[in-house]
Amino acid sequence: MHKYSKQIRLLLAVDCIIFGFDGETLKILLIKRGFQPEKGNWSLMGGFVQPNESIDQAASRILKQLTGLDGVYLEQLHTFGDTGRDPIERTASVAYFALIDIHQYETQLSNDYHAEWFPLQHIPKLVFDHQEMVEAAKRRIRYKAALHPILFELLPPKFTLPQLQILYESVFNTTIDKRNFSKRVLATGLLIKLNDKDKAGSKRGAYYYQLNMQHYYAKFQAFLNFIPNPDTLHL
Amino acid sequence: MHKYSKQIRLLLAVDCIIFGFDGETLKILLIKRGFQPEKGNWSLMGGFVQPNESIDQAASRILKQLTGLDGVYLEQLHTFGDTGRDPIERTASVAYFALIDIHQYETQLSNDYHAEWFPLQHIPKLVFDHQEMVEAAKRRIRYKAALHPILFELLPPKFTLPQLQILYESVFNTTIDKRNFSKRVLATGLLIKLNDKDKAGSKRGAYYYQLNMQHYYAKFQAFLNFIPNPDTLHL
DNA sequence: ATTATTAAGTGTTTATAATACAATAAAACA
DNA sequence: TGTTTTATTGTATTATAAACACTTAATAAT
Repeated sequence: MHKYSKQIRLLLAVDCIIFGFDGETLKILLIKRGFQPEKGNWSLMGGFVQPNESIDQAASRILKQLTGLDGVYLEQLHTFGDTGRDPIERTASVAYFALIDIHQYETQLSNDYHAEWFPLQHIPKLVFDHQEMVEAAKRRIRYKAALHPILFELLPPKFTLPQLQILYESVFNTTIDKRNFSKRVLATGLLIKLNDKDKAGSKRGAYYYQLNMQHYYAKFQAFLNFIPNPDTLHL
Repeated sequence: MHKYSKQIRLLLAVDCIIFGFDGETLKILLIKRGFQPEKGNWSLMGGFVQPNESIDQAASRILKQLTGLDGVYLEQLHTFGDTGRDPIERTASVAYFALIDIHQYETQLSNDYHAEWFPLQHIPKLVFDHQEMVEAAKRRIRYKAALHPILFELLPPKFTLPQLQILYESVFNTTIDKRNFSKRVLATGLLIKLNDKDKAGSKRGAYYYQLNMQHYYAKFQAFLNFIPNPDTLHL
């Protein structure tokens, strides 16, 4: 150990920006930090990378710790490593963003962490540079969602077109013509129409859809034809 | 110091994938690793993050060390942190990719590192997980170049349309109709036509262009209209 | 001087995709 | 039975992308 002499070692942390959608607005999950410094202040869920795990594994572990969820969409966002970002000791932090189905989120687990969902428009003051991480995550989810079908990760396995549209409108903070929306989304071939309806939102009821998972993986790079598959790209 | 007890500290490195364009093919700059382990094998240029610098600063420093260049395009790519990626001691590495004007590259500096340019199609076997880093960088430069005008960073301040087209064709490994290419590129308003010509490539000579830097920064997010500005995106 | 050679530069037509826009249908409830 | 509410569906127009070939400028050769 310590064969590269004269080099500093530092702490490596992981912080997760966890997105959820409650049917109306896009939210992120924050906790009250349980130890010093900044104990009791709002923070992203995080933790230190352990000796026996990769950074990706650390992120999965931390996400499961808070939400109880496995196998959710989790993507490395950016690594933050300014010298003074943690006042106690030099720590670099790899930020990940996660998209979860908010209905599968297990409240009882998070009681230990005093977790709360906050709408993107009303994020409280956060510890360290977590504000900056959240801003980067907001930019990334918009950017990525404009090109790839990631927003389905925020919905339950069965969802309706109106639900999907509200989600897109919420993420991009805009309104979309529903005729054009359904045309474009259905034209991707990613959705399978089911026979039952969701009667919660209206008297008539809206048909449920589910993802065609084969098409989903095949078309992940080319969703909405905003961009052809970068590996076969012709200008 | 060491106030977060019981946590491991580890080494944090930076590795740079440096792209250059010689007028014909896209290349990356590799060095012969100068110390153990894997001494003498081909490697990305890298180094450890120092106590007094941020990760971004470390990347700039390492890039300048090899190329002599300041203020070049440098973007954080991904952080690699599998437990066994460095056999000597646990090291996480933040990979950056850089785009430089190959003609400004100072050969004499790199003699110390035994650096060489390799075409993307003929990358030798690399140390550790550097192969994986290069693959990620290749995907990223294509993805980003399809949406944003980053490829200009690879050209000298004055360049011709044929040069630019060859660059795009090289990056995307395709051929482009020159009438459509010039129409699209000029329609962005990013280029200023100059009065002098480059006579090197043909008898007639091709007009030089340079970037309109104001438009460049303003339109960076919306180049080619592949994607509207994500911050004002309407679907 | 004329001709040949080479790469640069330029327009139009067609096809495809995006946008704007409103009436009808289904179910529940009064 | 009518009223209310939300889901569902189509067309006309506009904008963008793609396909396609000839002319021009400069040099080199005869």
